[in-house]
Parts: sequence; structure tokens; C-alpha cells
Amino acid sequence: MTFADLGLSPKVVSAVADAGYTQPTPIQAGAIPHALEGKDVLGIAQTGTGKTASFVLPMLTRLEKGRARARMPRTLILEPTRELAAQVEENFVKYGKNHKLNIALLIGGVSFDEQDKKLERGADVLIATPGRLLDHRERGKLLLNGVEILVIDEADRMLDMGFIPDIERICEMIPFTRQTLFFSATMPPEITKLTEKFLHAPVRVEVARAASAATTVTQRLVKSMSKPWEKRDVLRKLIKQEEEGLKNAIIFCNRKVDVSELYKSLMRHEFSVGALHGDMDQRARMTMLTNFRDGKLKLLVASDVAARGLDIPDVSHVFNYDVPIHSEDYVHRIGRTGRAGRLGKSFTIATRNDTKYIDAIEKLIGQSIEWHDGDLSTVEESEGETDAPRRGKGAPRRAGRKDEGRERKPRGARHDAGEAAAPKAEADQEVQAQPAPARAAAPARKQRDWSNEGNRPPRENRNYRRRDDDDGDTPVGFGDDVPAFMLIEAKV
DNA sequence: AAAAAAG
Repeated sequence: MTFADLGLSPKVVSAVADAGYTQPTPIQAGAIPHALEGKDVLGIAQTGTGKTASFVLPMLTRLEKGRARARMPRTLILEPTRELAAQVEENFVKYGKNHKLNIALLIGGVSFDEQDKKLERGADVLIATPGRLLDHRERGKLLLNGVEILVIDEADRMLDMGFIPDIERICEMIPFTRQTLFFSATMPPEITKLTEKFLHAPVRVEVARAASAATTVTQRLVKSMSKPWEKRDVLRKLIKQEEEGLKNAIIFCNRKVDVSELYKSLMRHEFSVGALHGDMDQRARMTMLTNFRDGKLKLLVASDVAARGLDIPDVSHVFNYDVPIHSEDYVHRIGRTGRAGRLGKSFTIATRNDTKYIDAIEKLIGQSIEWHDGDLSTVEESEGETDAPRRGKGAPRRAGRKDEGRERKPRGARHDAGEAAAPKAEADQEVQAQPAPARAAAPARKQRDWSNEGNRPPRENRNYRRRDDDDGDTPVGFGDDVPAFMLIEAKV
């Protein structure tokens, strides 16, 4: 079976060959012929099965006839996260290199101007996250009644993220004469309902999970005491111990603040490290991801934004700095390594507070995970409230952090207070605490935007404990060698 | 209990 056998056009077949692919994957072989015939497709497949190409390739073939009109895109692809949307765009560029297609990427966190221009010029392919798409439509810059092909990707994840009402709205804006290609890794009842409502006589293509993670990924649990600096210490030792086979690694944290804290800590310890979470500005997100993919960063500390779908080939290690609370997330996280039949290693740092989550994970994967170096029974907790609520009576509370009631704030106020501003300010102090060489080599800081710092407590009133007080020996400076990724204005 | 997505 070749790509030409599937009925794809010569232009597409040649681009695929140039990309080095010869054999369609099962999802591609199953979906492409039907997609080319104009049928609705319900694809049940995980990422890493070649799912993206299974809609990109037939779409390219079908787009060869016809032309886009201003503000009326011909096709629309919905993705749950910005990075995934950008990744799909890359696929269209790669496989569409023999076509002259206008591609527009509509995602949040970047300016409207360029997106408006692309819409105005007429987009053959529109790739979007739901929020920004609806925003453009409300501004009258976008008409969806010319859409011939609609792709809904990662539907179950959209469900998790509460996007289903948006998806329904969008589906209702598009003529029912369209073709719909619908992909989901799992089929919970809500998703089934959605397919019944919006797909017409779909061809169902289901492929088994790519070789289950269990067979290609070595999984280990690593005991730790529960204080952050203790966990960081465990992690650093683990990284150093694994150094030999460690080509690159993703380190997952459960929370964004922890991503940012761990990132800064690893920076101070001179690891080659980047960070990725949803509160970072979009440029920093992209840069971090690109640098990690290109091997300029060895470690990437990330929230679950990176757990699914991102195509980062050949990650040698996954570290779970936190045990994921949802056991499915564990499977997604460790699935970032051991891809395409390669071997991967995963280490999950576990504290006494995590036992019930570990039990749930072991139940889900149907096997128990080996301890790397003895189990938790040997762990003594340092004095303090490890099992107590995070902020019990005596527990000192840090000013200006962890603003409770964040959820209740109007959305617009979200970025103003708390997490973005406070850690940044704290980071500044640390930078200043560093010796001259590193600063001398750094470029002048761009003028800082103080407009959203109104809610920040005055500098002199803050009494944070320096995070590093117990963080092991703190290295100093970078010398003259400032890595390229540091030169970006990353608000991590 | 947390993440993501609109500004």
C-alpha cells in the first residue's frame, strides 16, 4: 500500500515522498480514501498514529480545485491548544509545498492584525482554537458559510477543556452541506452525542493504540519527601544520574506556578532548560517549544499543555515532578517518550501524599510500577505539615501568592494579579542577586509594561522567603555565555 | 484539584 494507492493527487504524493514517508499508517489508510470521496469520517485514534496527515493530505488534494474568497475560508480545522494548531499549520506547509494555498492560523495570545490580513486575502485553510475563532467572527471579520470541510480534532480533549458549547456554536455556523472529519482518542457519551448531531453517515475508522507505552517505556517511581526543595533535589539527582542516556526530557508539573518555580530553580543550577505553560506569553511558548525541538534546550518543564498531542520526536526521558491527579494524564505524559518504537524512560517522583493517585494509575495501566530506589516506607518526612492541609493554622502564608478567589474574578482581571506578576518580580530580585558577568552579557531589558501591575503589592512590603534557602548549593551566573533562549523576554 | 482557551 502506498500513498498514491489511496487516491491522493500527484502534488501531495510527491510532497509526502519528499518528507520521507512511504507507507501510510492504519489511520491514514483507513480515513484518506473516504475523506477524498467527500464522506464524513469519525476517526478514533490517539496522537502518534499519523492522525494529522490523515486529514491534511486529503484536504490538500480536495483543495486543488477552487479558490478562496475574502473572509470566507474554504476549510476549517479546530484544535484545542495553540501549539497543536501551530503544529497542524506546519503540516499544511510541509505537505502543501507544491500547492499555492493561503493558510491562516487563528490563535489567541498574538495580535489580530496579521490574522485579519490573512482572512481578508481569502484563506484556503483556516486553523484555529475556538476562542480566537469566535472572536474574529464576532468582529465581523470572518464568514463561515463558505466552509466546505470542517475538521474537529482531539474532540475528547476539547470536552475536557469545556469547549463543547463553543464547538456546537461553530458547527451551527457552517452549512450542513459541508464535509466533517472528526477525531477523538476516546468516545465518551458526550462525544458520541456530538457526532450523532453533527456528522452525516460517517465512516468510522478506529485504530488501536500505537504500541502501548508499557512496552517501550521503562517506568519507575522515585520516592521523595514532600517539600518542594526536597523534590527538586531528588529531581536534580535523578537527572544527573540519568545523564548518560538522557538526550532530552520533559518534566511535568501539575501546576503552572510549580512549572515556573522549578524552571527558575533548574536555571539557577545551570541546566539547559525551558518552560511551557498556558500563562506564558505566546512568543515565549513558541520559542521554548522550538528550541526544545531543535535540541537547544535539553529539558522542558511543562504543564499538561504539553502532555498530549505535541509532536516532539524522540524524547528520551519523561519526569513527573508531580504525580498526575488524573490517571489518564499519566499515560499521556509518559507517552511523550518511547515513541515510534524507540525506548524511553519515565520517572515519577512520589511522596506520601501521592499514594492514592499512584494506586489509581497502577489500576489504569494494569500493572504496578517499580520503585527506583526503595519505596515510600523508608521515607521520613521532615518536620511540618506534609499531610496537613496546605495552609493550616500555623502555616505561614506568603503575601501576594496563590491568590485565592482567582476563579471568581472577572476573566479580564486574571492576568493582572497574582501568578504572572509575583513570580516575575521575585525572579528580578534573583537576577539582581547574581554577579555581574551574566548581567553584562544580557541585552538591555525592553521597557516593561507596568500597566497590569496595579494589583501587585509594593515591593518593599513583600516578605517572601527566598525560594532557594534550602535549595542546595546555588550556582552563580552564566559567565559570558548567555544561551540564546535566555535572550528572549520570557515571562515564565 | 489543575490545566487549557478570548482579551
